[in-house]
Amino acid sequence: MREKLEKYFSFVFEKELLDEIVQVGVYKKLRENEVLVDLGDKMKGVPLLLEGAIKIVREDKKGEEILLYFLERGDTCASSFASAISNGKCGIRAIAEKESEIIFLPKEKLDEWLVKYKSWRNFVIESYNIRLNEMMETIDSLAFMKMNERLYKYLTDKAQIMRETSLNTTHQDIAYDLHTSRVVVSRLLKQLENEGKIKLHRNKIEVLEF
Amino acid sequence: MREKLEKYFSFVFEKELLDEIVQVGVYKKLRENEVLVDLGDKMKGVPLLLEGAIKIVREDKKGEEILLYFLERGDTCASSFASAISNGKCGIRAIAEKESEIIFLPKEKLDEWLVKYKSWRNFVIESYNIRLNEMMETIDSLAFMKMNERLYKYLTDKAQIMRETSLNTTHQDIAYDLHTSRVVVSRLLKQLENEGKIKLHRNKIEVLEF
DNA sequence: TAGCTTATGTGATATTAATCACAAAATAAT
DNA sequence: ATTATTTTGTGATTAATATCACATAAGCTA
Repeated sequence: MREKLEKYFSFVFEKELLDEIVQVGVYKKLRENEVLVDLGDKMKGVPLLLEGAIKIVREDKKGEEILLYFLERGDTCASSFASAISNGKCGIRAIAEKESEIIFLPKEKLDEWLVKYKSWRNFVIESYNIRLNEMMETIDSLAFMKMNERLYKYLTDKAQIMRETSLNTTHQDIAYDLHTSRVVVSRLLKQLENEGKIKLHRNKIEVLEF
Repeated sequence: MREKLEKYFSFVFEKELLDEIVQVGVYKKLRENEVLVDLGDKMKGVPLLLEGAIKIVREDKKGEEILLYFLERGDTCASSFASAISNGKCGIRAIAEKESEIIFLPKEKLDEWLVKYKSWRNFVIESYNIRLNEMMETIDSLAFMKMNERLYKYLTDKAQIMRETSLNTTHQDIAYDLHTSRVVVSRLLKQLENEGKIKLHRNKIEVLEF
């Protein structure tokens, strides 16, 4: 744990803070598709992502979904931070897109560290900032882009996050993430294939251009 | 200034912090439609909103706009907080929807206060939290609602924020905020009027139901 | 009051996306 | 190998929204 923690966080956190994290943090391995946070959960801490990729999804009353953004190593979940500190509920769902490793930080420490460590304050503010910007990007996509553009952005973003140009996914899964229908996704994917940007297989999509 | 500050913030901030704010904060009055923050600005501090209403808008490269959310008294702009602390650029535009009063807090103090005052830490985290939730609401609207619902939500939200059931606005202005066309807004407004939810006048819309 | 400017109303048409209905192919299960 | 299940492909239809092209109305200005 210490090893991986240092790999991604030694330039972010002070040595004393790293020590504390090793002491109180709880290491956890997530298997693919494991739900880390669910709608309405009250968080008892925040996760630091050491390895892997986590998908953050919003769901409305009718059970309709939309992807908000992905987390990758070095990230944390700003939404659960707020939920943990204020004892409020979390408005999102977090699902491991692939096998991932996290360190769970107990909420008792979160405020204490804000006082003690400048690096922690920076990290928290920076995390919120990144998340706000991701949300804005999502809003940009929804407001300004058409479905074919959103789809292509989704595929390239996901390839980046997964560090893999070959994505194992179905058209239906994509439709859930983009909140549209499978038929629409299939047709637009075929279009992208004709434009030479991707290559389609069953349960698999290769992203050719970036 | 002290008076208004105490009115909305005495239950939020510790007395010592209120004292400091009075000392270093810069009071400013904004006239209607004044631009407080513009795209790409580097913030030298953060505004506390004492009175009025401020519209936060996102703009893409092509100059197309969409409303993100409104700020009301007691709020602060989380986006400029991050920008101020990290010396980064602000991705939004903030415009006074009506005459407003703010206190501008210099960025030098922001981090210092995180260490000194628990109430400040709470306020900052809480502000980020509120803003993340507003962004999620915006995403919900864009992803899950049709234009007529978005329009009605816009009108009722705005009436709330402005503390006024009678809104002085044109169809074109609304179209900009919702990122659609004036024609569409006019037609849907007429529909809402027929449903008895609003009453239309030139340059004015009365919201009848909430 | 006549002319100008801004705001609103409305038909016609085009585009995008949603929905239905079913066929065909690939894979998994028995 | 046969059957069942999952995934993908595709035509037809409908609904929502965007766009164009004017008409009308309301308020301002000279």
